[in-house]
Parts: sequence; C-alpha cells; structure tokens
Amino acid sequence: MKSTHTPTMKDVAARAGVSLGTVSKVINHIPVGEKNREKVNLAIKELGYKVNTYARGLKTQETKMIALIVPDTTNPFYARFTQYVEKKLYEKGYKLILCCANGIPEKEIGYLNLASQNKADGIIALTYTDVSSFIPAQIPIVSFDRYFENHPVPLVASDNFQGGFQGTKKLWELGCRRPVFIRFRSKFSSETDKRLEGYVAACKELNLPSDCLDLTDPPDIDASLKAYLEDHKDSRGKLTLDGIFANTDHQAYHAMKILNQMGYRIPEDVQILGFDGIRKYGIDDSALYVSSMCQPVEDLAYLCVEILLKKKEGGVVPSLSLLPVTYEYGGTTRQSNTPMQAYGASNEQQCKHLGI
Amino acid sequence: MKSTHTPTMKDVAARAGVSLGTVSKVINHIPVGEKNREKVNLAIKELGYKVNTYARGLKTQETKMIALIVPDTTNPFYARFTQYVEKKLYEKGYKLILCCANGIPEKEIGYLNLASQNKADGIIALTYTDVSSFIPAQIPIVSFDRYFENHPVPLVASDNFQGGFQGTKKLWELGCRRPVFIRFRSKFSSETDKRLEGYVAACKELNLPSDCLDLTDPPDIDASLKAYLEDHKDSRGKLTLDGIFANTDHQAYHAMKILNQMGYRIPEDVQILGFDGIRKYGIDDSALYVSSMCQPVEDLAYLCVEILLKKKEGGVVPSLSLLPVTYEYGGTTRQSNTPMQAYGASNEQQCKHLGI
DNA sequence: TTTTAAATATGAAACGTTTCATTTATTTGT
DNA sequence: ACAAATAAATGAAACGTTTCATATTTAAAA
Repeated sequence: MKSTHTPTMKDVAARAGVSLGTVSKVINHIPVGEKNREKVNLAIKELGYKVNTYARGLKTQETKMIALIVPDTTNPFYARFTQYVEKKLYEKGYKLILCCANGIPEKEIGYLNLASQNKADGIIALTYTDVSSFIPAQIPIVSFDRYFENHPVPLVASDNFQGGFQGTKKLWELGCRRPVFIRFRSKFSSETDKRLEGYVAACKELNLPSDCLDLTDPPDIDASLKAYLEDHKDSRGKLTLDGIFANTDHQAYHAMKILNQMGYRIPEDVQILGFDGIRKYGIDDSALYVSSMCQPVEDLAYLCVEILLKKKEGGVVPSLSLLPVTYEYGGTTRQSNTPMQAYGASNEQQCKHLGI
Repeated sequence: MKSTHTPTMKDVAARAGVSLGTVSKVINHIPVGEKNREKVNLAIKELGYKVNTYARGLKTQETKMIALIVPDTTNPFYARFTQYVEKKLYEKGYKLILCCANGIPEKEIGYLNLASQNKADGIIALTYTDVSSFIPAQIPIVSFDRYFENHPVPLVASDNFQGGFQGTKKLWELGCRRPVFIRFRSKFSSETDKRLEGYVAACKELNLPSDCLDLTDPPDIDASLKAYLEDHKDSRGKLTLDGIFANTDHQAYHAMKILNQMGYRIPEDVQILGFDGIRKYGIDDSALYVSSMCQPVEDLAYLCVEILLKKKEGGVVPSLSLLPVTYEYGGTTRQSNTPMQAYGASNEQQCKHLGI
C-alpha cells in the first residue's frame, strides 16, 4: 500500500503512461508532443505531484535562493532595503534567506558560507563586522556599503561623497556659514565614511571651516552632543555654529532633540541636515522628520540583485556602483524656492576621492 | 585534471584512506574511531570540503529552513517579529526564508507551498489575504493572529480580548468615563478583532457606553476622525468624550495629531491609549510615543517557532496560544501611582469570548 | 510503396549524500 | 593463547531528479 507516499516523477510517468524523461521535459517546459504533455499534466494534477527541490538541486546545482545579510531588520533603512531585495528576487524567481546578523560575527560568517554549501546561489552582504578574510572564493557575492579588503567583491552604495558634498553646498546655499559634521567613527572602513570626505571637500571649496564632532557610543550620544554645543556658545549664549550635518537621520534626530531642549530654534538658529532619507520612506508620520540627503534605497536594492544575478551567470559586473543621493526638505532646514542644484565636486576632488 | 572540481565526500574518503560511511559518520558527529576521525577531519580541511545540502536533503528530506510570511517588513511590528523569529530559528539551527507578501495573494500562496516542494520544513504565516483554502495539508504550519477557516492550524496571538478589556479598565481607572474605540474594520476575521470585544465587555461591566468609530481607509483616516470629533462637542466646544482607545498605536498617533491640531490637550482633555507597544520596542526616540497595550513580540515570535518545530517533530501542540499584553505608560494617559492591576474579565464573559 | 530525414520518446547513468546489512578489527574472559 | 563478544569500518543501495545517447515514431521525399 503506497497511500501515504509523496508522489514522485516515476509515479507521474507510470500514471501518464510515458517515460521519466518525458515527464521531466513537461515539468521544465521543454517542447514535447501535445498529447503526452496533456497526459502528463493530467497525471500531475491527479496525483498532486510537486517537484522535489533537493533531487533537482542535486543535478542542477542551483537553489534559486539568495542570502541577504543585514545587521538588523528593525532599523527602518535596512528593513526597507530587505523588502526591496525580496521583491526583486521574487520577480526573478528567487527566494530570500534572511540573516539578521545583530553584530554577531560568527553569524555573518556562517551565512557567508551558505553559498559554498549549496544552500544559496549567492550572497548580498551588508555586514557589520569585519569579515574580509572569510569571504569565500568563487561564489557570487555583492557587498552593500562595505569595502572588503583584498577581496574583489562588487560594491554597491550611495554616492556618499557626492551626498556629503552636495548636502554641504545646500546648507551653505540656505545660509549656513558655520557648519559642523557629526558622526560615529565607525570601526571598519565603510563606504559611508565618504560622507565626511564630501563635507570636508565642499567646505574647502567654500572657504568654510570643516568642523567635525565624533560622537561617543550610546547611551552617551546626547551627552557628547550637549557638551559640544555648550562649548560653542558665545558670551551672549548664542551658538557659534549655525548648521549641523549629521551622518545619519537618526543622529540628526538626536541633535534636534538636544537643541530643542536647550531652547534653540530650528531652523532659525541652527539648520539640521541628516543623511539616509528614512522619513521619505517612513510608513507613518511618526518617523523622523528632518531634512535629509536621501539614499535611493529601492534602486540600491535592485542594483544589488541585478549585479549579483549577472555575476552568477558569469557576466562581467562593475566593481563599484554608486547611486546618487538627493536632498529632501523635511522641516529642519530653511525653505528655499530655488530647486536643488546638481552640484558636483570639482574634477580634481572627484579624482582624488576615487583614487585615480 | 580535476583541479576545478568541488571536493565531494568520495574525495575526502580517498584522501583519508577510509570508506564513505566513515566520512559520513564524522560529518554527522556519529562516534567513530579516534584515529579515523582525525584523518577525515584533516582531509576535510585540506580539501576545503563542504557538505552538499542537496544530496543530503535528498536523503533526509529535511531542509532546515522555515518560511515566514509577513505582510510588510517595513512595519516596525512585523520587522521586530521577523527579527525575533530569525533569531530563534538560528539558535535552533534553522534558516529563515522571508516572504514580504505585500498584499499579493499569489505570493502568499506560493510561499505556503514551499514546504510541499521540499524547500522548507515548515511555515509561519502572518497572512494578509484570505488564503484559508490554500493551506496545504500534512505540513507543519503555524499562524500568527489569523484564523484559518476549516483548517486546524495552530494559532498564536496576543490575548487581544484581555488587552481590550484591561486597557479599558485602565482608562477608567485613570478617570476616563466617555471612551471611544477607534479602528479599521478588517476585511478578514483576525484575532485582533477581539480587542474591540474586550473593550465592549469592559464597558458593559463598568456601565459605560461603548462607542466605536470605524475609520475609513487611508488617506481619509484623519478626515473621518476629525468629523467624529466635531460631532462630539458640546455647545461650549468641549468634547463629550474623554478617552480614545485605538486599535493600533498607529491609529493612536493619528488621533494624537488631530487632537493637537484641534487644540485639545492630551491627556488633560482626552486620554489616548494605543495597542501594540511599538514605541517600547522602537529603535529610536522618534517612534510612536503613546501609552499602549503592549504585545510581547519577542515571546510571540519564540512561541511560533517552538510550536512549529514541535509540530514538525510530530508533537502535540495547542491549537490556540494567547500571550498576555501589558499596559505601558507613554505620555498620552494620565500618570497613575498605582501599579497596573491584573484585571480579568468575568468568568462569564471569558467563556463567551472563548466560545465555551 | 519504399527510403530518408526529422521529430519525439526512452531509460540508464549520474548527481553526493545517508543508511544498513556485512565484514573486519579489537577487546574481554577463561 | 583461543573463543566469544563487542566495537568499528565497509560499501552497495537508495533518495528523485536531469541529461544524453539511443531507439522509436512520424513526416517528407522519391
């Protein structure tokens, strides 16, 4: 009695009265005599046959799965990135294996190996820790924002340098003359470090001082900000700075909070510009509400997928792809009636930044 | 020349000078002579051998993957749920296949079938559309919040009835005497509908009117709220209601916004209580800031995983598991110095709600 | 018709594991 | 030192596909 037995291709073949090969062809949409195709399809339906992915994978060596490594889905930016990656993969017939690394290096490394174990066809890595030396060779992998030393991994990112540069120019255009850049100093070199470089480059071009504050780790982020602001008051209590360019929207939000607490008006006393554009993509009105240099999350996600799949097919892909960021007004900068200008860094600076 | 050939168990066996079976045992941590184990491990290292998941899966019929279907990872609640599911699965040696259904029924159905195709060992479904009739039989599946008609799918959810009940009592304790419940009327029956039932039950017990406003779809959510409030003013412009119990934190936030716009004070004029507890789990201070009946997201996620895996092992699992929600002060209700009481619905009401 | 060419269908082999009935080596008891 | 008992290692078979060389059918040409 084989009642409790998942039907296999052999069962289908028997029922339809054809050979195994014919069934296989029908399943894989390879042309086959019309009569047979119908017989096979009928048998499949009657038996409720489902292809066994393992048996197939064993032959084809394809899983149709892509692993995505992110630090934390709870972060709106990553959540959105994940969502778009999944969407694109789905359209292309792939499934997403999600890894929330949460800063656990072994976890990141484990998922990096998924492809070598035939559990995934490729990896999109937005790693947090330094896993350069664990990048498996010979497998399709794309990195978002992180630069892996000594490993030729295609990198996709926003044009952080341009973002930093243009944001600074925009602040200047809106009247800011004493900006300060605030950020965490990241432990590992990341594409996002270029934001500061862009800021510095623009300040130089504008003959502005390029102050920068390195925030300390949470939970003291507010404290270090406050201390910095107290240090930058004149005798009348007026701030000697008039603009804050924050490395992320989140940091911008903190700055906003502190300034409010200290009684300064935004944007009248101090303008604030963030980076990421979380608000634009926020699911509800409660999300961050700051002016921001906005990353094209959707396009970034799509590009990662496209490059990864192309690489998987053996195609030649760019080792670096930078997508432009855009200025989005969010209430913490002065209103301006002139549209955003497409500021560009000078050729010289651009070259220096690209290292060419 | 076999230089460009992924090493297989056979290669390892040859190199170590042992049989295939021995290699298999070493890999699966089945006791084996010490000398041989060392030889095999050495060979594995030297060759860089990785087990081929497909070949293994073909034999074992296990994928060590679980699919999670959520409507949208961009929603902080789902994002957090996803994160915890992934964490628990990882601990148990499973990987997560993520489906952001985004309201696309075919997508949900496709992922529901993943298990029958041997791509996943089980499914955790937080579906948006009505997919009752597509639930595959015989495969491990757990539902979060959604009730599938005619299908004995284990359901995990917050105790929404108790939450509605206790929240109402809490509002009353804080002085509210004219509450109104606001919500979207959901298209498909969901466990969350019980929040309203709990509210109604509590109102009855407290001899309060149990007003309820069904919000219209976005983007008119604000409009319908505003209209309702305008309708509930007395001649002097004072509101005839003094408390809003919102079905979700998000709706509570909208209520907060409108009330602010209309010049009412919170919580002095109107108290607001939300449901979900997003703020408590928010990654930054910009998240919703309302008093809320807080769902134990972490425990809910863990429970889903545990029940799923138990079911997969053939264990007997509860068909319904409800976890308690807790009141969290968030600024939109009056301060109270009495700790939250563990209010319970009366026995009679409890029975009615459970249908027993 | 018969021959030839084109189109289809066939089924054995292979993919890389796990499993299990056997065989071989080791230990124990006398 | 020998038999019996126990432990360890072996390798063929099986998992359910895909593939490809071969066989069969069908259609076209002579």
